[in-house]
Amino acid sequence: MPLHNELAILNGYIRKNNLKSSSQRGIILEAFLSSNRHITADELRDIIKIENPNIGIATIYRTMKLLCECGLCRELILEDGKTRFEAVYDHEHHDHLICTKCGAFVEILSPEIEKLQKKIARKNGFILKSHRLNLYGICKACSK
Amino acid sequence: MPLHNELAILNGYIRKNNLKSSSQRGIILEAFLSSNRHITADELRDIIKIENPNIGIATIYRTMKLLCECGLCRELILEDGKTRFEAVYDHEHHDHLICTKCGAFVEILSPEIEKLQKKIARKNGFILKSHRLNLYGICKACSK
DNA sequence: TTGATAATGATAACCATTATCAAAATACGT
DNA sequence: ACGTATTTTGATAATGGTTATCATTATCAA
Ligand SMILES: [Zn+2]
Ligand SMILES: [Zn+2]
Ligand SMILES: [Zn+2]
Ligand SMILES: [Zn+2]
Repeated sequence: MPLHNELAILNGYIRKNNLKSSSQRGIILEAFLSSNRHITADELRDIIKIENPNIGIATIYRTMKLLCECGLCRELILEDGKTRFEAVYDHEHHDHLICTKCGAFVEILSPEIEKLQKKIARKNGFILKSHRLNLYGICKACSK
Repeated sequence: MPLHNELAILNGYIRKNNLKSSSQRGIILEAFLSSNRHITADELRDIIKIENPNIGIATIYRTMKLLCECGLCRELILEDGKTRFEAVYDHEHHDHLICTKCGAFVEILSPEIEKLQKKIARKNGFILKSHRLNLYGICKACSK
């Protein structure tokens, strides 16, 4: 059932916007969700290639963009020049703690930090629209 | 005198590492410092081109990298795929509040947030090495 | 001055992502 | 089911920022 809700959202978005459904979109959505991580387009292609070697990288990019539009996915841009995609459905907002050795991602959330951010923006006359907080460090396993 | 100290640092680094000095490096350093902002390599080239049209973009990239190595400069990677360079000498650590309409940069610093970041990292068994916090919003001038 | 080495500039290469476009798939009214 | 308009796809070219290459030039110590 985890896929079921997301598929309904995707199909709803397709219907509402007079788009057309395709098998590729379902395959990509499933591969993305079951990967269960912050994945790049290239990594996703490698997974999909095993069972569907004929799905092109352009379609993967297009579909991930579509998933972002219908609120199933979010782009995560770090400092390595690659865009990662993460599932958003049933996920609260969060920031990231990333191990620079093994690449592990930990999702973090600090209501205090979130509150302080708003305060700082207000103090500077800004209307805060979004923010990105990335913490980089060495995880427990890697520091042994 | 502002340039004087930075030039001394650059020349010290060059001497210590058995590199060779060049007029280009001095020109690029001065243009960078006097621009006084978070500047891209391309923007810097446009400024330099006026008086030194023969300095190539590759040399600008190489020199900015060198300035980062000797602690005069820091790379700032936002989400638009361009690297910005900002002066570090005599600048405390800070994060950024950026207007998504006009591109204005405001340097911010919250000791509370910095402290909370360390706490979160520790709680997750990480040794915190660095962090990036970017706040995006609409500045006062742009929201009128 | 010479010789060794580093720096430069032009440009090719790189790499992730996006655009292009002909062919295939889809949806819908008949 | 058929025809047709429209969307999607996949291969590949193009893009844009950055880095690598390499022949030439500049620097510097002996
Ligand atoms: Zn947050
Ligand atoms: Zn996440
Ligand atoms: Zn900070
Ligand atoms: Zn700054």
